Amino acid sequence: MFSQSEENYIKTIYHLAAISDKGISTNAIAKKLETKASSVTDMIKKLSDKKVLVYKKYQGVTLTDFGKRTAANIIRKHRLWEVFLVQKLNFTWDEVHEVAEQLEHIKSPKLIDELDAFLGYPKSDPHGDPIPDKDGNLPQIQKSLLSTLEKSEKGVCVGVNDTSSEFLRFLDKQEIGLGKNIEVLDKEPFDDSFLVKINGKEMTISNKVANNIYIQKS
Amino acid sequence: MFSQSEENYIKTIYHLAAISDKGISTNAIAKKLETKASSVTDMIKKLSDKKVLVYKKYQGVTLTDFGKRTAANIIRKHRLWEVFLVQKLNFTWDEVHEVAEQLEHIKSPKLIDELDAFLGYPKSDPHGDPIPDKDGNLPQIQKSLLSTLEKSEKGVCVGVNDTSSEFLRFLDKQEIGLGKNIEVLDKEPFDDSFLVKINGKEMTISNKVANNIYIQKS
DNA sequence: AATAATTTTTAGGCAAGACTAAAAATTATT
DNA sequence: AATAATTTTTAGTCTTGCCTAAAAATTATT
Ligand SMILES: [Mn+2]
Ligand SMILES: [Mn+2]
Ligand SMILES: [Mn+2]
Ligand SMILES: [Mn+2]
Repeated sequence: MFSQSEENYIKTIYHLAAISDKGISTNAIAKKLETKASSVTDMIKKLSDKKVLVYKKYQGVTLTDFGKRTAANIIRKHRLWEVFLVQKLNFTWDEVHEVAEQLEHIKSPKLIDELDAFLGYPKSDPHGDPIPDKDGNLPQIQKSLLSTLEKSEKGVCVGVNDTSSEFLRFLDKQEIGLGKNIEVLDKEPFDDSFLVKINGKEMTISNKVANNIYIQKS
Repeated sequence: MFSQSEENYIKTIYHLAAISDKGISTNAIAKKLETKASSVTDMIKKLSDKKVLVYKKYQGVTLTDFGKRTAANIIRKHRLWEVFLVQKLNFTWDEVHEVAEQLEHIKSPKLIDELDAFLGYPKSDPHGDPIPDKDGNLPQIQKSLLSTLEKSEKGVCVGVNDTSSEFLRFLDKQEIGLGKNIEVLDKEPFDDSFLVKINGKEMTISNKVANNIYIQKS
């Protein structure tokens, strides 16, 4: 059984490992968790003792299979709770993260499986991120950043990269969201912005925004 | 904002104060929380500093109005989560306590009110205990211990005193539960047991059991 | 009223998880 | 290759929440 703090470290390392292919550095973990490198060193020593990860001084860390399964399970809980909050309790997609961050640590063999069933076995969370199954398997959806699309390519919005409240509320304001049809009408070389048509409506989108929207091409 | 540990102390003191009318002793708290008296002394000093309770050395403690409101709010969360677990996630009344013990500490302004609405503003939890409103007001139901009823008195089962899994599963086995009609057919002076009719079925009930069932007389 | 038993508090310590400051190792730059 | 910059670790401290053992206060018993 892991403490809340340990679980937050495990989850963070898992997320960082999904991006980089090398060992995850002390500093990267510290930055994500808004803590100090020295605190991270303490914790990764402990997690190494607990066989969650492999650690050699100055070399960064790598999750073991056990560590990966543990992480996937925490993420499964986090995302199922997010679905619950949005679908049953009228939360918006920019409000759920903070609460799910707490709920993901609730320990109960029965709770999560029943919640999963109650929600109808959802495949993804309100941000389009896939929900791991009980064994930690994560269905990978084929998706591309909007910023990588060429002129006249189109598809459906299936996820976001940045899940901050600010960005999500910005998308709401622009009426951009999961399931929306998006077509690239033109790319502006000057500032790398995009002219797009979203559900019939034309608009200009900055490169920064395009870099945080995932599209499933059609 | 209170820590989980602080919240558990506050809730426990509130429950103890509901029984006794004097100040709550260090030992009573320690016993309920399965901790040591010295730990309790440490904590009540801290809670006294935080204006949750009034403490004079060797005199026991009394919750302030603020402390009572805080306690009622934790209990509100605990009981609403219990309702959720039973009504939505197929938990039985003997399974909910442990999980609710964790869920009651989740901090979210929005979460509990939405949960309350989602559940249809329930008035009591799966054990028949009343759910405090947002201001901490606790509706008091008129109820009597089955053991205090006289021969030929009758009513409806509205609550239990002992909420241990063992007792609740025993009641399930005997098909005794909330909402059941109970009539005292006879009292046996030899062992203070009760001959009762529960939803039409006659059975004998020990004094110990009768001491843990609440009846609303009719 | 004195003594015994019980309760409560104090004193001192420990583990978890954070921090700062300094040392050591690694990586980048000249 | 030597030096500078950066990253990481170590050493030492702090707070929270718990513990044991001993001292102090209260309550019960003779
Ligand atoms: Mn978390
Ligand atoms: Mn999410
Ligand atoms: Mn609790
Ligand atoms: Mn209950």
